[in-house]
Amino acid sequence: MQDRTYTENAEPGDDVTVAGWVHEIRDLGGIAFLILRDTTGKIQIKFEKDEMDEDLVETGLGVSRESVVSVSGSVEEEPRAPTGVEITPDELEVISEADPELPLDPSGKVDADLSTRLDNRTLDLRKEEVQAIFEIRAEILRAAREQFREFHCTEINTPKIVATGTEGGTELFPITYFGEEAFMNQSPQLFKQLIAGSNVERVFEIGPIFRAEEHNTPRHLNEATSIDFEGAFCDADDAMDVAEGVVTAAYEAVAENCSDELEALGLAEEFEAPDGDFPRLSYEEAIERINATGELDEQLVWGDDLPTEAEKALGDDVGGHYFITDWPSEIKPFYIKDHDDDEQLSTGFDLMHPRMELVSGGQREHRHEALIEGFKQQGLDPDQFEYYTKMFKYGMPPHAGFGLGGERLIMTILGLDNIREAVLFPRDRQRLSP
RNA sequence: GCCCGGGUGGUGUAGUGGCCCAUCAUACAACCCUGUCACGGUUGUGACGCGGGUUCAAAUCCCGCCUCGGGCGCCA
Repeated sequence: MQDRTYTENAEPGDDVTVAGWVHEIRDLGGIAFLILRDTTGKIQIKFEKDEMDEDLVETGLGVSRESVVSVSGSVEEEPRAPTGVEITPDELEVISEADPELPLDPSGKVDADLSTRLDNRTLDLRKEEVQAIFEIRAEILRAAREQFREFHCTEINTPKIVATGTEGGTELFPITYFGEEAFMNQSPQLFKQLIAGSNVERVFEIGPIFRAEEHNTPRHLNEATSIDFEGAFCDADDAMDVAEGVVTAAYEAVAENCSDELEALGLAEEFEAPDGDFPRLSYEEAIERINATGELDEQLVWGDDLPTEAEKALGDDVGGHYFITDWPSEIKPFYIKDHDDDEQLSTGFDLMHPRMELVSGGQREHRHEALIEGFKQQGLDPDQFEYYTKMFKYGMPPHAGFGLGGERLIMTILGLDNIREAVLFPRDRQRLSP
């Protein structure tokens, strides 16, 4: 195995050993072909029945699809072969035989339901287009990290087991922590603020968040990847600049570095990175614009949250990414700061993709007294959050940040219909394994 | 959490009371075929989510459960 050659590197004239999965066997009678697949692609193995060792032919053509085999032989140029080269085998070893009855078809001739695919993710990932999603996911996360570094951010990791939630206890997964009640964290919100208030100033985190909401939609997960930013001495506009930069960088990285994967997904032709200058509509402008579309039965009034229908109408109208800024304070969390000259108006913003919300952010309340007041107004006991609030007594700069839904970013970049496509092993209301 | 629509061989489907001992594709088995590239051909194997009910007769209608998908709410 140490001398194994990847199929894409098998050059005519070489004697090689390739190893991988049996993608398909085509038996034409006197001649037969075994298509061997590895992580780099496929290569054809030729069997001429009358001219080759009988045992070799029997083993090679008797093996079931998706079995793991290793083949040694000479690579020859062959225009009639799918990749232009084929291997004439001297030796073939069946390393791991596959059950002939597969739970789904990795060659993709017959579709499988998402549920069947997720139950058999290993087989599902043998499909080129599924593998492409996760190669692109890796590239998106790499590009996001790089972009944050360019914005002088430090990557942090905050605890996922916590004593209290961000906004109360209702939508948290409770766990037992050495006999004490604890929760899976729904957001790194409070922790990232605590670090932004130190000399570190600018931080980002890419990590899991857990939400116990019993929704069942194509765009929600109970365990998701949150891409978070928090920066000291930043205001909402600064945070929006960062969000815009990260989202745009992700698109650009995919466009530049993932052409094979886009090809596999059938997106190579139409794929386009946005120009990175997303319109910033105030909440007030947004509801006016939604009302003007005439898509809604009832006109929105100031103070309403935007129903899904309204988001869709506005998304169609704008036709690309856009921000909604200056939301009514009442419908934004308490830790979002109000405008100094209008306490009805928050500095909260959302970044919207025409299909759904991607980002939620804002400038944070950094004044200790106002923060304590915010907890009380939200019906939360400030004492429970003392680990957090007390740091606001020792020099907390103004700061702003956001949370970006990692899977939603991947989903919208690739036009996936279901967010579960963007996660290897998604956790939803019904799915706890694999 | 509320509302809607589904669950048929390994996989994906057709089939709204008897005309269907369940259709088609693919997979699987056997045979034929010396250049396939979704190879082709012949034959064969294999299924009505679970439990109860209605009916002379149920995949099909009703009830409960499990499960999948979608919409809304909420969100990232």
